[in-house]
Amino acid sequence: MAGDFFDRVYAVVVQIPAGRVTCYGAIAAYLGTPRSSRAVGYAMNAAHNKPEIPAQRVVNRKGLLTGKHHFQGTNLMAQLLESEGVRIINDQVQDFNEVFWDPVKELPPLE
DNA sequence: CACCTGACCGTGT
DNA sequence: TACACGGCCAGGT
Repeated sequence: MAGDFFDRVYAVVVQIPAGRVTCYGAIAAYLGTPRSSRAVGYAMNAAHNKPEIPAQRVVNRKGLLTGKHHFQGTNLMAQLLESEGVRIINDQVQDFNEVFWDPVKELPPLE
């Protein structure tokens, strides 16, 4: 089924605590494929079908809301993040180093 | 079966 | 330090 890899991405994204954000590469690295960062973003695109997936907590390596354009509203992604306490300015996560949540470091090793 | 696209990341200049 | 280019992975047509 097209979702084997996607399912793992969703599993990690769901584990992301509110008020925190992570990057595609971190999730990919946690899955054991740090080079499949693009695939992670692609999975997020498909995650749109799953409202249970907080894709707003997933940003790029620079902390920029690259996928905000994929959300319904214009700033819906930023609104959701700010709603959780994450400061967003000009589609850029403030204190990205502080709110950054690394699954490989915070989450237990993959089985 | 082969080619193209895509919410990226790393390195070089 | 900032900008630009290439490369990788996965899915869809």
